[in-house]
Amino acid sequence: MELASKYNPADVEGKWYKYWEDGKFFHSEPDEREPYTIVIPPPNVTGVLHMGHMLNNTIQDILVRRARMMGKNALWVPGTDHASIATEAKVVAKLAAQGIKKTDLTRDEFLKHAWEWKEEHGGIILKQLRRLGCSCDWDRTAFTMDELRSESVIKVFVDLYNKGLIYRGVRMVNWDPKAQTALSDEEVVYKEEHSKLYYLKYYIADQETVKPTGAEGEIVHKDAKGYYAVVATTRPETIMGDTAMCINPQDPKNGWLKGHKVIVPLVGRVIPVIEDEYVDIEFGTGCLKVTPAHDVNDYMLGEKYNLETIDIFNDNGTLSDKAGLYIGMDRFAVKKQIAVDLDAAGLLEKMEDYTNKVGYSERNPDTVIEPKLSMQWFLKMQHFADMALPPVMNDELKFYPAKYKNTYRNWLENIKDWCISRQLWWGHRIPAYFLPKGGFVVAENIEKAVQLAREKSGDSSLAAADLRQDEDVLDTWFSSWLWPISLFDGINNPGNREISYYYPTNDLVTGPDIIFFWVARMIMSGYEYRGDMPFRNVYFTGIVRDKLGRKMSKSLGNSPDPIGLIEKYGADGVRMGLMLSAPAGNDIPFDEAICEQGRNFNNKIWNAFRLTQGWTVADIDQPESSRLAVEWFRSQLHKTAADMDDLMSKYRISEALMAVYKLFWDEFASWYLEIIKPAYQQPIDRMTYNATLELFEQLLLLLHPFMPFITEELWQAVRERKAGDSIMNQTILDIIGGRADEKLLSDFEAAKQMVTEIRSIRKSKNIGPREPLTVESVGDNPIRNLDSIVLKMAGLEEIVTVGAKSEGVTAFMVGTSEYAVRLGNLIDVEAEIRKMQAELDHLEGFLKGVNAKLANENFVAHAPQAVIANERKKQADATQKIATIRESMAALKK
RNA sequence: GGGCGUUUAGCUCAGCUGGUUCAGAGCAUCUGCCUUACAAGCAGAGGGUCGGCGGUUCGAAUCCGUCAACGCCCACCA
Repeated sequence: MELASKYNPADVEGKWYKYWEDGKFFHSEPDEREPYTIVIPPPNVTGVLHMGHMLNNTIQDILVRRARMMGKNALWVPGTDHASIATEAKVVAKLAAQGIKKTDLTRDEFLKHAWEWKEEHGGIILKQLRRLGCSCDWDRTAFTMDELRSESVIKVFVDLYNKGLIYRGVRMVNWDPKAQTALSDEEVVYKEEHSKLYYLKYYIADQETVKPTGAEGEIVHKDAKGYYAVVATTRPETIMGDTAMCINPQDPKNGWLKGHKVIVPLVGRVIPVIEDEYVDIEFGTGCLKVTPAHDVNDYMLGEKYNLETIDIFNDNGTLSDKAGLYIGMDRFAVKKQIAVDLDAAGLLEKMEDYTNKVGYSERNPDTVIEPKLSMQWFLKMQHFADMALPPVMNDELKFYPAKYKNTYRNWLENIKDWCISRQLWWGHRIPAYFLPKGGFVVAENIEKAVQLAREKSGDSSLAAADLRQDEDVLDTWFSSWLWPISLFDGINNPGNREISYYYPTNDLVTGPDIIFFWVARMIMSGYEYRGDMPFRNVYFTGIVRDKLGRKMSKSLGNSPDPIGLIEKYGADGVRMGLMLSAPAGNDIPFDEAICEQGRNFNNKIWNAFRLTQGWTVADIDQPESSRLAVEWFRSQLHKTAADMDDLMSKYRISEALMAVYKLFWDEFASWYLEIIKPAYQQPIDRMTYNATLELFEQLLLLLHPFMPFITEELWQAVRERKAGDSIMNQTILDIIGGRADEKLLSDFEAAKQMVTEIRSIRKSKNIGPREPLTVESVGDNPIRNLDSIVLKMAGLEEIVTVGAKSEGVTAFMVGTSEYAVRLGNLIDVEAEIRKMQAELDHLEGFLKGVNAKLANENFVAHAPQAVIANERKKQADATQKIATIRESMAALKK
């Protein structure tokens, strides 16, 4: 068979993925085996794969493939999220590009466009996951807005409403004026910004009654127009909504303002001066303008002091009629204009540079959030927080890395009610129905709603047409929080076989950025609806950054195209590159160059296979060195497999990968294969050949979860397979459980060290690798049994045992054994002595340290026996070595 | 403002409850090799006073304190 010297992923990846998919290798049904389940964090239905997805899904695939090979009934359920705001924004933008305004469409018309968009773009990301090699059970592909999931969401809403956990009310919410919807607190991201602090003059309405008290620290402002107070604000455009001014009762500067009324600049409205400890005396002038409709804190003051609220903004962020001024202008235009106008009217005392935090919409990153009073639906969260906190804190449900437990606790201990309504069309419509004469009912469908409405109103003539369903939809996360349950229809059919079998799932792999949005809420719904955790472990991945440590973003253009990477390095190469640079819990500084390492490894595996294919097999005796190598590598394989198992159980995936990488490259390719490799054009004995194929196969099995494609390709090629068989279904349990001969392993390490020493001597003396050499073993040689290995690997003629070294040799030590290479006239006595002297100096220094330690009474008195014994052994070994070297030096010098 | 985390070789990181021959790995680097599996390779080599200071201890990269730098999360200072 002719094989190219380089592995070409493009030739095999598509073929094997199709084979797996057609063969239903990813499909799972409940059976008597132990289940292993992962639910995918559903990507946005209209999204495309980015590096974060690549990382996240590679990890999931590694976990699920490994579980499958460990005999579990492994299931990875894929799906997508309808991503209410993001998708609606995209549809609106697309329609706008065609000259269609959302407002010109009916709800049904708009949704038709949205579904079309979903059908068109919805499959892309799932196809891309296939390119990565993800072993998802595609037969189970779900969508947060498909029939089952929608039914579940509505059912849950009704249930929680009936339990009194959902309420409706007017509250201060985060308003996105672009999408024109409310957002939850979690959907607001605060960014630091440079802005101005405006100092505005609020003249006293009742000038004649002003009486400065003369108290110490008092600051009274007065000009030609009379007494005035100064308010520092970052938002002068909201003064039309001012309904009070507030000072701290303890503030000596402003004590004289107590009990007075002031005039809102430009507006002319007279508002009271109120007093509250909330006001920071040190900030600005200590006077706070209170705008209950447009600031969360002001809203609280308004509630407390029963202030009027004047909502001066329209939903789109322009000024409303209520503002009285600047009607119809955009809020930012007003901010500019009002500063000019205030200044012209002599009402702007000064402006200062100021840095503050401004809230932006998470999904509409250019849009500044406006705190706004509006009627919304809320979910009471305390009940859920109480259930969700303990299992995480006591490690029933484990977080990796554990540091996120703190973050989680912090959020749950300060939980606020969740605003779950969104003023959008793309999503699950809230199942509340308003009655013609006021009031509403909540029901799973219109029939039940009618029935409830009749009961509620006492009007038995009410019909469906009389009811008006709430226009709002639910927050996207109100469906995703049910994902681990709704995927198995556990909301609609709580007792069904699937949910009973697959739930709780095993591992959730996701980013820490959605710990509140999603992870915490799934835990909540899990306990509410299943009485159990949704998953046993959460693995939080890091954020993929570029090599300069910056977040990958579209605007920076620093995000590589994942599919481009796959085409360049192969899916296995990219997976490996990602995993090599992804230690658990840290951010991943991703440099495309690391995919080269992955690709190189693919080639290494490929070429090892190529080597075995070039051999002719003959029924000849097995060389001793080959016999030993097989025995040794088997042990090494079992040991590494067990190490990997331990690492994987701790989610130290990159370390597990590194272990098998080294096993293959260093142990198998560099040592094992070199030992058993027959001389040029010589046949290999059948025993070694068979053992080698078997070992190679086992290596492929261990590698498969990380590099699915090349391992399947080679596994299928290495020997005849039954039709419909796959590496995916093989077990690695016996590799992990196999016995490792520790004595052989450590002897082998000594032999390797011996070979390395000899090679090093060859190099320093300029002796070619094939020039035969003789090595003397001085006195006892503990690895005599491995001579055949050393002879072959070091290119020796023979190893002779001597009582004392000959002349014309260069010596080296392995452990406490001494060896010497016969060099004849190549020996450089001066250099030998220098080398020995250096070694001697080092050993004597070392011995001095050990002796000092042992002479220290405190050490001998306090240290454990084992440690002391160890020090004594060091002492003895070093003393012996020193003696040996001294002898050698004396011999050389004479 | 509060909380959490990080700081170990040029880079990315291991180093668990303090104690095996002066701290390890991968990559990168250097030297020599186109040795018939692989130059996307082989063989060999060099490289760190474990962020600074102080403390506990017979013994500290590891525990405590403190300072510094960086990062993340939370928070109603207009």
